[in-house]
Amino acid sequence: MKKSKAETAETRRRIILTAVAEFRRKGIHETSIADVMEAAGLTHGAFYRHFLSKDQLVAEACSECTLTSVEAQLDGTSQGDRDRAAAIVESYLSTTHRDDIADGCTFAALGSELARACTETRAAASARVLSLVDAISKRFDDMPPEVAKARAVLAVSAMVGAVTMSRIMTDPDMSETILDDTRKELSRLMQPG
Amino acid sequence: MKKSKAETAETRRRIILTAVAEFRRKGIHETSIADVMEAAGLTHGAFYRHFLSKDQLVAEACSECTLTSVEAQLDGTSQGDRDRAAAIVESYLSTTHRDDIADGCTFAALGSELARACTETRAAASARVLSLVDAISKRFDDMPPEVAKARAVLAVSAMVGAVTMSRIMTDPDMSETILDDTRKELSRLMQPG
DNA sequence: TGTACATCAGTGAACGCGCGTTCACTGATGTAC
DNA sequence: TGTACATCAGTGAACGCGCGTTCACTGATGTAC
Repeated sequence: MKKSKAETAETRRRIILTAVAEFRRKGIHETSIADVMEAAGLTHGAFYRHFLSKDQLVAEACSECTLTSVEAQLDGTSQGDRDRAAAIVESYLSTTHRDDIADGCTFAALGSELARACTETRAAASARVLSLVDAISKRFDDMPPEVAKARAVLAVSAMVGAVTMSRIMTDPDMSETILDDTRKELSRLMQPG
Repeated sequence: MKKSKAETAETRRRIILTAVAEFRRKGIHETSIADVMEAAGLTHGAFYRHFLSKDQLVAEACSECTLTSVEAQLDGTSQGDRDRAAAIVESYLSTTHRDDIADGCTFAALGSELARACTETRAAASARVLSLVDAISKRFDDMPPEVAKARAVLAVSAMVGAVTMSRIMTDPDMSETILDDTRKELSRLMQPG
């Protein structure tokens, strides 16, 4: 069953991508290696041909796997692209994003678990928080950079908190209200400049 | 070793209080029954004299145990007590709260795990999100109720998201910046009325 | 009030199960000649 | 180009460990007389 180098790398990549999705859906600790491997179309034994341990997979999954349906929007966001930044906020606070936890934002899906992760994982996550803040702060390019950044931090905090809480709510109306109210208020904040 | 009814109830209560703190510190899944019982000064065997299962403890712990260092501030908040609402925001976004995860806000400590919890647990958590929103909305008692509520939802979302992310950051400065920026922006929002 | 028995919170050993991890084996592909 | 061997991704059984849960037992307190 020897595979070419390309095939092996592809399989490794598939395991990582599958793992992030499974982690987001069920939580890091609640997802077993067998779960990940099965979802990737393999048996658990092959895992250790690609990784030294589950810890290594967790770190790599949370670090490397950057693009999600939401974060993909960051692609091509150019300096001063204000509408783009506003669009990120809109789509982040949608019911589509709320309901698509496997492909959504890692901070909303795993926030409280990431806070307890190893330094390596948290460092990678930190960098991505900043890149999200940077993307949003372009909405406020007519303000002093410090003000623009502070406002972007508020927006990102609110986005992550709102989606997390909207997923906790048992009442569908309440869940949607949290998204709607947060979106409405952030839009207002992003409107005048 | 027969205990009086009062003693038994007290022990049960102690187990619940200990459990929430341990859950917040280490995560629900990462905390074993033996961990909780040891922290409560008992051996694991006694657990089933008080609860039917770990699931029951989780549900009760996330439901019943309401007061924390932050949430205790909600006590005595009277209608229209605007300074009180502002004080909640201030103290929620402090480094003290960030660093005291065991006694802090359950949403910030367990947000993404609560999103995957059973309906019973999520329903209890939902109610408490609303009570926090209500408390904050009193800051905006000079506005139409709908506007006040929307603004409070933004504030609560931002608070929960900011503390969660500040705990992920590996760089102490970045961690504090997230709290500071969010606090600054929310204060500004709460200032003019 | 005093005595005998029942109760049941707490103990610690034991159980089955699932998990992370290891390993002997397979067999298709890469490599050396 | 063809042949023989080496490699190593993948398989599935097996391992030890920790966890949730059970249980026989203890002994201090509650209860009945």
